[in-house]
Amino acid sequence: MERNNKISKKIIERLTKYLKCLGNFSPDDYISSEEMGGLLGVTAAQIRKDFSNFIPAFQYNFGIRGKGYHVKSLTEALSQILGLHKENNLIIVGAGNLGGAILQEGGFIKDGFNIVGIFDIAKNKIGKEYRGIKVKSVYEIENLVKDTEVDIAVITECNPIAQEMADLVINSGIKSILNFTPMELKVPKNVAISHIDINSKLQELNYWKEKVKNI
Amino acid sequence: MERNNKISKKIIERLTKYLKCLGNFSPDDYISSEEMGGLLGVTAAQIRKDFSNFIPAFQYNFGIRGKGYHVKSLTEALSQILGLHKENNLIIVGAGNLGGAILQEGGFIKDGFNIVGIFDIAKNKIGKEYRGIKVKSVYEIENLVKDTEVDIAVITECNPIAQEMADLVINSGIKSILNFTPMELKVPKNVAISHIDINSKLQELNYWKEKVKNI
DNA sequence: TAGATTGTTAATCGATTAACAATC
DNA sequence: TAGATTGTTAATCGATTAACAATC
Repeated sequence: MERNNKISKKIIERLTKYLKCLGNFSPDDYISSEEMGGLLGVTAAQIRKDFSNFIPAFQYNFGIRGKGYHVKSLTEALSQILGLHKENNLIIVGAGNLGGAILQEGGFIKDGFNIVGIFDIAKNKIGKEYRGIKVKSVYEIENLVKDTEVDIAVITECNPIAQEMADLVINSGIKSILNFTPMELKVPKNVAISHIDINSKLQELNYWKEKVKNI
Repeated sequence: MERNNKISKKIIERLTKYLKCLGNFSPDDYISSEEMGGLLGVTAAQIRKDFSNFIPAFQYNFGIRGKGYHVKSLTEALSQILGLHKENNLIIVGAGNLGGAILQEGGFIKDGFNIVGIFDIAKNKIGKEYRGIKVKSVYEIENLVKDTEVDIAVITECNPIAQEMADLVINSGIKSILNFTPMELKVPKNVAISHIDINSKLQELNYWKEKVKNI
């Protein structure tokens, strides 16, 4: 079956914004594309277009003409698209400061994601505890994967071994990686990867701050 | 003077990649757009086009026809564009786990950026020390700004007060913010802001991992 | 029914790529 | 000079927006 309408990264990025925005409304409210667009700085047409990409798969419309979008239904639809209707298990590779922060700072990881393990390669980190989760050796990732589905590995090791960690994770059978290190990681085509590069973001911001000076 | 060629976010994003890639070569090497493109998964044409946007401002070409780009010169040009030729001072607002991680984990913040302060609103955090920097009250940001140029504020407070922190930072005269919280922050048009939203990134990845399954 | 707002089509805009003359 | 590779122009591709018929 040919999937003809190509979903772009930008569309998916916006879906997460829409979902977040909906959190500010009561489930039984109705919201129009116009209203939501105003809140998010996006055109109403874009929102409707974005949703329309998923109507074929869903077999029913997202909104009601003349009325808008039912907050609860739309939230459910978007959650479904983003795979948040089920629990997604993730592990953290690297029990350094960043790994600990992600685990401990309550607000970062929200509904739909469960942290099921934290791993490190350094002996002095193994055995430590974060939020009731004991740090284990990275060589035990394989064992965990045997009896627990692990959806995502978050790699926070910030040194030359990030690629090794990625390889290890992939060899254990994990199919997606969130890369928090400054390194570019090579992964096979059947593994999804996303990169949060703090230093690059700072560099970008550094460019834009010069531009806004003239406003 | 009309600036006719509009620099997009995507161009700036790619410049940071090019710069990172150059780090793997000796300063006196020459690299062609073809070679670099191969390494980064970008077309050679795109690289040349990206650079060409900045030639008018620089008054000289970035490359040498028949030879390629001189690593050192190109690195300098890109650094200049991204404002990395000078030191950029930044402060961290929020001495929680994430703030501490960014400060302590060596690899995250690199050349061109200096951390000149860390601030928190919670009394029990104030006075603690990270890498020799004492945590101060957020109400002292204003004082710091009086005698030290602060280019960027990294906001890591992960709770309802993020917007207050942003307002405070902006009122002190800081013109750009890296927002690490899950909240959308409102800022005036003359303030540059960039958002790293871990949860949104996880949601996006969650979508893409389902797609790659069928590869 | 009249008013409102969706879902969709066509038009516009912007970003990427291909091609090639310029030139090292 | 011949070969290589840039910088730039024109063609293509994709993403956004405007407009409107469908319909609640």
